[in-house]
Amino acid sequence: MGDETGRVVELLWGAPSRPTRGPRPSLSLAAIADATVRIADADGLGAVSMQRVADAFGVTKMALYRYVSSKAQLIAVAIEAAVGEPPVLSGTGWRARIEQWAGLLRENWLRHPWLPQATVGDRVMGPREVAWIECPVAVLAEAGLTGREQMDAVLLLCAHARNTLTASVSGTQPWTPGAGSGSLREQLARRAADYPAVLAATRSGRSEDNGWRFGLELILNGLEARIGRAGDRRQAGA
Amino acid sequence: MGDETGRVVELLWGAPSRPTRGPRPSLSLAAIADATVRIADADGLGAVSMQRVADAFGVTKMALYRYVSSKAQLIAVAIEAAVGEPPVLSGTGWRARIEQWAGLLRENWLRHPWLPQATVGDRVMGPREVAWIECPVAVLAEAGLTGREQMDAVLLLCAHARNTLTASVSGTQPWTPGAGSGSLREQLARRAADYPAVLAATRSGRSEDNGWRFGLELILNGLEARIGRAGDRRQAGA
DNA sequence: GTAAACAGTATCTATCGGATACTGTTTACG
DNA sequence: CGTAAACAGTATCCGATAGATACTGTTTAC
Repeated sequence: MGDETGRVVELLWGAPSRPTRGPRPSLSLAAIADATVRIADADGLGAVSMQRVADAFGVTKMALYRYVSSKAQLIAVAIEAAVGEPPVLSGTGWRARIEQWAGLLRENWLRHPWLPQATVGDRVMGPREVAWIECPVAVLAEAGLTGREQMDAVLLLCAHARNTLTASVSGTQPWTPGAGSGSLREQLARRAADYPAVLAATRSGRSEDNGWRFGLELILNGLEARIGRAGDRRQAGA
Repeated sequence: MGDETGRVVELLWGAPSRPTRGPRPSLSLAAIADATVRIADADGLGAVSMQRVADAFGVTKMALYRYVSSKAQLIAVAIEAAVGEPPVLSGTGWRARIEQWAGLLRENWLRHPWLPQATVGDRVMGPREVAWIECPVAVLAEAGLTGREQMDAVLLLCAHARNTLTASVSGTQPWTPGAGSGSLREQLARRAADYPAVLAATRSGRSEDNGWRFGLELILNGLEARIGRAGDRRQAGA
């Protein structure tokens, strides 16, 4: 890990090196990242391969290894390109700002549907990605949460956004009507005695936004309760 | 999708077929699922390949295609085997039961660290997996939430569990000290002016459980507020 | 002007999921 | 009771994948 991680960090965070000798590079890291984003946007993360990115420039796939040293690095720079610049929050009060931030995050992830699944697990985050985290953390810090609470809350919001976006669209889940014969819903109905609650709860399908607003308000209400208490504590202590 | 989905549904939900003619199968779907679980437990989901599962039985990889028709099906039956039997909740009151359920889910996912990542996106759920969902949905139904709220809340809890388990363990994230030279945290420190809030919030590392309890209580508090209101509405309506 | 440094290519390997055609075994049925 | 159908597992092939290595040609610093 040490070596590979170090190189990714350097690539994402280091200054762009400008060596002099030798032929001019015909590509650039930024262009490669953009091409990767376009492919992922169009055909999903699974469609991204070295070959296909190279084809977009009319070069061999091995030429890409002059710019990135592995596919993981390719994805890393593509993520950093896709997240874009962090927003400037304009609302008044922490709740309005967090809500605005969450909405913008979701919008951006809707534009790049592969981003939610690409940003799970252990990764090296890039400057813009951390900047996206920076702004809600600052808001919650001002609101009086502890450092850990700030991070936990922001990551919870990210988790919720991710989950409501990666959730099912096609008819493979209990809450989708399914295509008749072999659908999951039909199987549930045939064992109605075993799954009464799920059947009842999913009778009217799932909410249009996959529970995004529901969960968001739940989390914000929870934060409000905690921030209220934190404020009380601060008042009592002062 | 229709065909492939149908076959997965049949495999997970259908009665085990017992044809008579021809040689006896030397393997069984259950044994294959168990072997797959063992491999994923030991070396991660990425280490699961047809070849490796076949090696566990000393057969060719193509032999496996007599039992599953694709790798996706293999993973599906492995998931169904790993989730195990759903729990019986013993607490009193909806909150204690949900909390108990969430804890058991998390424990099970800790035993099979690949499960959180294997259960994202569009899939056909198996009988036991739906049974795991059934029990908290029933609890929340009794507590007075609407059908959609029940599903949204349970999936929010799943999302939270998933996210706190798949989150970083090694030193690649802002809140981990990192291995000196090329660590992300050092890069953040070098640009301290850009990330003051994140740096301050992560100074003392991340919580040991990755924010599991924090988020759980946030969600439960949010549910409590909503259930209280739902109760009021029911009283008012009655 | 020449040699070092570098960009991109050509070729090779290992591994993956999967299709196809086969060999051998078991058992139902004539 | 034997024979043919049905089935299990194998052998072999395919295309795609990420990546290593060795090369050819170009550019520029000295």
